[in-house]
Amino acid sequence: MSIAVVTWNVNSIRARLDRLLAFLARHSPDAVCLQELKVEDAQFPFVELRAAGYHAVVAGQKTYNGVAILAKEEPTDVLRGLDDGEDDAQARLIAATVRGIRIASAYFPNGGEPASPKYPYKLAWMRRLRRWLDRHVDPASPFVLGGDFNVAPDDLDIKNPEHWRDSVLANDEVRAALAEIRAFGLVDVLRKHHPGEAIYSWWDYRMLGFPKNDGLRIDHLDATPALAARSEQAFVDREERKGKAASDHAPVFAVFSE
DNA sequence: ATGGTCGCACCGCGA
Repeated sequence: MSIAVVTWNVNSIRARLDRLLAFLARHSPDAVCLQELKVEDAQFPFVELRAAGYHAVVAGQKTYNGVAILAKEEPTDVLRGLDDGEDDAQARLIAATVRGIRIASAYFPNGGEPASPKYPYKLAWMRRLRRWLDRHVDPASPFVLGGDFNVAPDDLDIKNPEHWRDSVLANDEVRAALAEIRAFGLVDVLRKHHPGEAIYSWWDYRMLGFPKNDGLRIDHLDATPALAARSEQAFVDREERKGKAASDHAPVFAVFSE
């Protein structure tokens, strides 16, 4: 037996519900990290997902952000937020345990423009996430951080890297901040299985981004070495980006041996 | 690939 874990920024779970249900029926993943729910917990479609065979643990928020973990097996030990006492209403992190794997679903701040206040918030949030890992995760245990990191780690992860070089998704500073997080002891599972391959997970809705494959790889599944050693394959489901009612992000898969 | 942002909330903002 194997365990399939997915991360997917759905860009509104209500707008995406039909596609999400079809996706679950088609792939039958064991666990799914969702981001950008754009819904409060009270409006989250628990009933429809349960009917489709999935439990859900949710950290929702009105209009913006919102993260969840779906799983066929009921998740345990749910932890919401960065848990550091900061006054922060943005719902961007949830963690739970599924089939012996500790899973975190994260929606890193986008950061807007480098000169906007959203950018220092992003850098601070990333430092806070590193401290959360230090406090809550044993680097020797099976753990995976799935999410929209809003960082393309390398020029290989961008179709047109020169266009994005100074942006909040790809500049040296955010890449260094991601490196600090990964220095906790995390392995980029997609990259492990596809070294040197140009693979993207997000394409702008504007300017024919997807038809031109003008994409970036900003959605990631990062595992501790103990879990990454069990990964059998990883891939992006580009089919899910096609068609009218698609999210601008495609789901990223990792499959682990039992 | 069969088009040419989308979602939510409000008439703009965030991505």
